[in-house]
Amino acid sequence: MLRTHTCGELRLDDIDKEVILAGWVQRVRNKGGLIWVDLRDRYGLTQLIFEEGSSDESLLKKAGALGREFVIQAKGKVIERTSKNDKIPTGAIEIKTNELNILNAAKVPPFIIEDDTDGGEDLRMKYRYLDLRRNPVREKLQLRHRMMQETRRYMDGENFMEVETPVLIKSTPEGARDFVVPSRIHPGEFYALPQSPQTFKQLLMVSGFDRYFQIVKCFRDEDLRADRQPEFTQIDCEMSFVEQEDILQVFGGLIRHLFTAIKRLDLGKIERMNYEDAMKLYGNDKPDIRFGMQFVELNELAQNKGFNVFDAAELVVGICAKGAASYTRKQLDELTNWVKRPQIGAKGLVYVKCNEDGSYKSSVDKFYAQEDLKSWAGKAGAEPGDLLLVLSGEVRAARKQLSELRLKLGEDLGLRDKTIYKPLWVLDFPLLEWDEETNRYHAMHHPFTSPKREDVPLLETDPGKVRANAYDLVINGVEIGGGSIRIHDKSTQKRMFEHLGFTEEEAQSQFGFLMEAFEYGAPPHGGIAFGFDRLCAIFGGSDSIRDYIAFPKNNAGKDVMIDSPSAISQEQLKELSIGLMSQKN
RNA sequence: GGAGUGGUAGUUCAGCUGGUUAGAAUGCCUGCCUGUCACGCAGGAGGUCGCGGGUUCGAGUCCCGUCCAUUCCGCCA
Repeated sequence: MLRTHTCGELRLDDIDKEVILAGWVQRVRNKGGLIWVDLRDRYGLTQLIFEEGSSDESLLKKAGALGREFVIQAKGKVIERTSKNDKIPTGAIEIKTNELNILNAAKVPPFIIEDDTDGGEDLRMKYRYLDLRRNPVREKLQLRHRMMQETRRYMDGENFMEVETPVLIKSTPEGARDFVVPSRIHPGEFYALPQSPQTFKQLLMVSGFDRYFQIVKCFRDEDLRADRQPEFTQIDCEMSFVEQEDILQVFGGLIRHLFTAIKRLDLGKIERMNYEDAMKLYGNDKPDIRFGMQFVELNELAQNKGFNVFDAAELVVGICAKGAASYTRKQLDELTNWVKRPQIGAKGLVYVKCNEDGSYKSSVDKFYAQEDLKSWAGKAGAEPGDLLLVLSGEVRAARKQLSELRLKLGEDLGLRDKTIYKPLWVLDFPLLEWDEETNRYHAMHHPFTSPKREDVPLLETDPGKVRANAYDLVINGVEIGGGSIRIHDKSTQKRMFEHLGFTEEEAQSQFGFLMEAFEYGAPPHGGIAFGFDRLCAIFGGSDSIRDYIAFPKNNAGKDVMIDSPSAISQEQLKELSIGLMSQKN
């Protein structure tokens, strides 16, 4: 037997037991006649002791020669410590070791395997298997494991069936870029990896499975971010005979269950907001509602007073930062420079300080009287001590810029508390979005989303105004999931493809199988998919999803540990009938 | 595709306006140490300053290019 106990379980109750432990050497503390070895495994840390006089000479020498991360086995007796360590659960005992076996020696690791490592991101990724030995990283993956189990528990309890769908499927031009896999048997033809199991789960509804879910890998060949990986995991769900309200209930329930089970937190009722309000009040379709700072539109109050910038603007919009009137000129200049950065793209920033004495100090006070500024403050609900920040421009741009500023101020003012969770359903998304580049509409969610019944006539007259039966779940400003009630009849689906600029042939060749399926008794259905990695990161209080993935890709989509992607041999290329346009130089 | 930031010891970083032999901490090695647990003390080894070019009497430092990492914009139905 290699071990009788783990390194995390022995306590005072186990005194005098003869035990065998195995694990990694965390650290050797050699005090001369007394040597301690911290032995670590996934479950914890247990101290081994070797003592001059009572331990065998050769054993003492062997213990002293141990290095970091050696894999060892130690046999001995559990004894009570003379001086206890109350920082660790096993701190009251130690193992008086009488036999020590080195199961595998180890090179000195390139960074320290401790909670606060000295290793940089790059190095940790290259030696990810060592990084995973560290508590904080392992705990994040344990959290992921528990989230996965709880998700399955809830879904199973709600009568959902987990069904696996294929990974080698077909490329379609809508949406993100596909990852593509060449077919050997069919030269010149390619599989695509799924961006989501969308059509398959709809077909499962046609098959009568009624309630389906799958925790599934999806793939998108787009540039990466801290919260975006080329392969990521979704909780993919679909239900039959449902309306939007049913979906919100069932999956609001899933989120509440996860918060209760994992964080012992009762979320209560999940708030709802329609897309239009989200854009108007927060400039964003995934508002962080942990703090207020809602937008106030100031066109009526601010225009036609002689300030050309505002007069020419489609929208003059501001926010009120509570207690920020004390910002110095320097801080305000910094904020101005911040919104003028190319990533934000604002032309400038107007501020109004609401002074404690009731007066107003503004960057534009040569255009506006105190009365004007007072009316702005009044509309924004600003009180003495508050700071008004105002942007202007085209509606979309100004809202987007102010949204970024709002989030930054929320951060700066400490309003984005990571221990508070404010989920929000965002409802009534537009069905279609005008795409300047291709000069046509494209589906905001995806082409299988159904329009709201009352808006259907608008499809012919003003397609951009049509609202969809689509919904997103947002937590603390992070989009966690989204879905829709689908189209389930062939004629509507066909018309949708027309509106999206598909020719009949394109629609038929890409999605003919789905439309045909709709002719054989497709039930009304709808669903949702959650970004599982993001959900884990939210629960763990991180902005980055990388540490919630065992072996993530770096910013350039590479796995630096296994060095992928990488070139393949001429033989492989030939077998796949692939010629490269240019060799790597 | 674009912008910002960074690249100096195994590792994390400092290195001013260009000027002597490039430093600190930690890790590593050696020795001492019987209650440590971030052990302590003494000593030691360890560097092509990412790479290429340029300016200069002289470049870690300035300039150009390039590579890598990272964050963001575009992109992500």
